[in-house]
Amino acid sequence: MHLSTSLVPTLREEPAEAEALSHRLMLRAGLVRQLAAGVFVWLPMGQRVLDKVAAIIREEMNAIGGQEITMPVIHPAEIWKQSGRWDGIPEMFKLVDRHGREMCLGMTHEEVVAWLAAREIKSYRDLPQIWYQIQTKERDEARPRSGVLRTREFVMKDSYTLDPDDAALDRSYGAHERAYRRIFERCGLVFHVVQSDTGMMGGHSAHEFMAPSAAGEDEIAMCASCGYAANVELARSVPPALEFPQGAREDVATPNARTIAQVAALLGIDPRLTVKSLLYVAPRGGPILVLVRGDHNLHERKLLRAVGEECRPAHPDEVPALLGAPVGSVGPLGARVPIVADETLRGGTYVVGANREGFHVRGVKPDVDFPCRFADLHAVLPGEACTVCGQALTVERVIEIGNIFKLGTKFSEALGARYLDETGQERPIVMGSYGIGPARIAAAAIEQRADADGIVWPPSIAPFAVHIVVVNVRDEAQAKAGEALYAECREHGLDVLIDDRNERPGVKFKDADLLGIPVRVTLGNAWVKSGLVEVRSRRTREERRVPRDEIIATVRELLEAG
RNA sequence: CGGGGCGUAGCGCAGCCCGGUAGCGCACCGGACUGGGGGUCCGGUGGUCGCAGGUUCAAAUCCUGUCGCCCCGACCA
Repeated sequence: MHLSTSLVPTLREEPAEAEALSHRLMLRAGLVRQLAAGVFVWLPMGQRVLDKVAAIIREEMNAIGGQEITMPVIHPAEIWKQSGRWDGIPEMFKLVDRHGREMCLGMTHEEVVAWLAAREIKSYRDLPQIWYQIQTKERDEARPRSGVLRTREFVMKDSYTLDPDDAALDRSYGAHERAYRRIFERCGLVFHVVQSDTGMMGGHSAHEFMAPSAAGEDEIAMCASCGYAANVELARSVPPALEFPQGAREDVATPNARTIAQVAALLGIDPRLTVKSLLYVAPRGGPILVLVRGDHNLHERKLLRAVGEECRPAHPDEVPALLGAPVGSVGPLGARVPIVADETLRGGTYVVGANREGFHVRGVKPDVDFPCRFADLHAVLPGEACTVCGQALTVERVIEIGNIFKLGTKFSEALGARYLDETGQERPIVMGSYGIGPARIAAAAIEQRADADGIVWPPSIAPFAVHIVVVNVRDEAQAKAGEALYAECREHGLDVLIDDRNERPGVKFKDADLLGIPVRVTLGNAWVKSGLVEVRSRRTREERRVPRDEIIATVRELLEAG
């Protein structure tokens, strides 16, 4: 590709609307442009990266027996009504066609797969199957953010496995896990595989593939010692043991102390010896008082699992009516609402709100001084002990780049996807679903590898392998040599970009760094004077002067080194 | 949906408080010089000041409404 005639609109200045590193660099390097909130145009450089990622995905999916298909973006409402997912998903784009028929835009394709399987799979002899597609998904996200990391329209590789039973599903699931590891390794990413929440959708087991990055939206807890790794919405931990104070229950005045920090400071105690009381409201179950240790944060996803339905925090106005005291002084004693306490609190003695404005109570024992049930509710803090081996956990921010999920028979039963087994008995097909976001792979690669000058692509997904800079295109010797080298690279199967613009050298070098192509070959004075070119690694900045006939070999060597 | 911020040329911003000819840098076009890390000089092009009402002799500026975008939180099969 010739830069002089291509759409590669690099920006000298930082776009104001971009916060995340990858977002800024994708805009500045001319990979993408934003059409609307969470809706992007992919320009040639970005498209080439997506194509490279997709090629790797196809190779690895095909290697485990995946068959590529393409399912529609527009779906009839009927299949979603059959699966029970038509209502209650605010992210679903719905529309009505000219005949008044209800339709939606596909946010995932379990329904379509189950519909297809119901028609085409009849016998155990037809199983197992792995179907996949690389296709556009539409989700009306409440808050698109961080460039291409969370968008309302995005390409996803989604695959679905069809198996006769759980044991076969385990094999399909394992094959996917191994394929995913290879895909992300080949894409040059640092990543972790973690246990993840199966949500309320009735799945059995799920894992997420997480790429560490400050721009990520998730957090994972990991144990370096035993390898335990889980999304914090699921991760469990053992907090260090505490020394509890002795003494009888007594009220203490805590005027104007509303936060845990204020109460602890006023009483001169460790915040870990206090209890944070949070009033939530469940749509069906009504108000519920949630207790976590003073230094802990409630993880609402854990509360959802504990309560069985999604709860919202009570409005501050609702609190006094239910507990007799305003936010800041509420507690479990005498509360006439059900109480769920974090299991960390079991067996301890704490300071709690008195349900009387300006007062707290010392020496309170959960489940002794008030009735409650225990559940795992708090988000893991770094340094707390691994429940498996007891070593300290670390907590890391990550980008979710893939997930694998054992679905079971939910969708096959809902849409009538059944088969006849060896004995002639009809059984539901056992399904799994698996997703990868190519745009997130691209963004994660930028996040993990960029330096102060711009993107540093892994060679495997770089838009080009080689970036030829002709320092002065008006020098005929340089220009001709550049074109000749360009042709030679192509003959050797190297993806090559040539900067043949009539620009100052500084502009070209800055753009080359920004674009992040792994190997740069510079044709300039050294070429004119002594027939040498500079071959330089973007990542290490190592530069070698080599004669003409050694260029291709040197390029290959630097590409190998990543 | 809750909180905060921003909409003025392709990009980054000033002007708004205190109403009176719409500006700066970069980019872009023409010319001259220059040519190894975002050059210099000269001359240009480009704007319904997000949109709609209102106040006023006069609105980018004041008032009301509305739309869009960003960030934090909530949500996220």
